[in-house]
Amino acid sequence: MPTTLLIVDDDADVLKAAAAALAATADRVETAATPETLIARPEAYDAVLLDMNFAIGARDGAEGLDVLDRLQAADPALSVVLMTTYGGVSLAVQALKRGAADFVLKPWRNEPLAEAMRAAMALTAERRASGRALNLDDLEKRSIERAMLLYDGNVSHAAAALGLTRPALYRRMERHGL
Amino acid sequence: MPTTLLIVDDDADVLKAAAAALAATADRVETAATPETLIARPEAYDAVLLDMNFAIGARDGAEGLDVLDRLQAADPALSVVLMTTYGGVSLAVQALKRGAADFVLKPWRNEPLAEAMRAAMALTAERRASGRALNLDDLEKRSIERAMLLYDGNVSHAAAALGLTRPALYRRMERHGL
DNA sequence: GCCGCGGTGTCCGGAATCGGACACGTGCCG
DNA sequence: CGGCACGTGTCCGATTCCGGACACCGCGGC
Repeated sequence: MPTTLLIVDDDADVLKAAAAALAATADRVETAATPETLIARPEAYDAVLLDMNFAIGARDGAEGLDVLDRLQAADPALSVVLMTTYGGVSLAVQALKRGAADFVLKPWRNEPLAEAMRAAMALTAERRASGRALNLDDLEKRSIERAMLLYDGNVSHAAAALGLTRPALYRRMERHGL
Repeated sequence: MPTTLLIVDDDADVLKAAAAALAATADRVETAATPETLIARPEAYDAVLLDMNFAIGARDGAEGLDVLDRLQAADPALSVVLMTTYGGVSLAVQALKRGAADFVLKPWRNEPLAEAMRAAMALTAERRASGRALNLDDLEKRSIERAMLLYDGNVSHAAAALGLTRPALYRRMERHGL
């Protein structure tokens, strides 16, 4: 599956530089001057690098946070990396608490940026996979594995925690190949 | 259930000030000069306010991150708020990405700090509640609710996504009282 | 109109699951 | 040692759950 990155910034030079820096990180790198295309089709991308300030002179990042919120609503699995020039600690904290995958300052160094985007794409992939897996069977398997780990191998306790009887747990473990 | 906060800092004055600021936020507020008691009994607390620098002169926050990691391993549900004087954006980003609930700079303002700790306690409570619920029955119920929301009420599609047949979904919904 | 399509809600015989019970192993304490 | 608490692994009759099938409904299109 080809991977696609989107970079959103109102400064054409920034777009160009970022696209160049990330060209080798994903199969496709798109750029946009506004978040509109992004909000319309968030599922088309594997990760987004998003500038926080669009209005001229804006520097409090409110717009970036707003776009972030709307993206989360539209596609909770998509990882968003925020970037800004005027970033303070409190802005970074807000961004991450609101669900940004990472936060980078302009100007950036290319290698760490690429690394961050790689991590973001991986996170998106993971979340999309586990989101699709609201498959009950699969979910049951994971829970059983967690429970067995948590009670390190003690079948009786794990069964109790999972809310079923010990024979039932044996059966289900076998069914899942554990 | 009485709520308990722990504040960890190597500076006695900081401990005193923070304890005073948070006295009204939780039922009990404990203080400690080192993270040791914390690592030994993380489940005794509902949230932790943790200084990032213990070695004299240390200011890169590595110790705080290290303690954070160990805490996550010991009790993943416990919310940790990190604080530091020498914090830069990158340190804040690292802290949050590693799972800190929030990140505050010294000196702090009392009201936002109290608010942050309240939020952290709420988060801990939530995570503890849903952590206990590795109960399969309960988990199945939540998944079904999610699926029904996602396919807004379409039973057939929801059933397909959950990996079971439509009659089966009807039965389980009834069993869960939905 | 009327057919096809995609949806809902329900039925029932056969198959799978349930859980109490059993046999057994192991470590601990009086 | 004997008792006992706690664990595992397995058996089997009763119970439950499964899912294909059926009847029905509302809607768009020829």
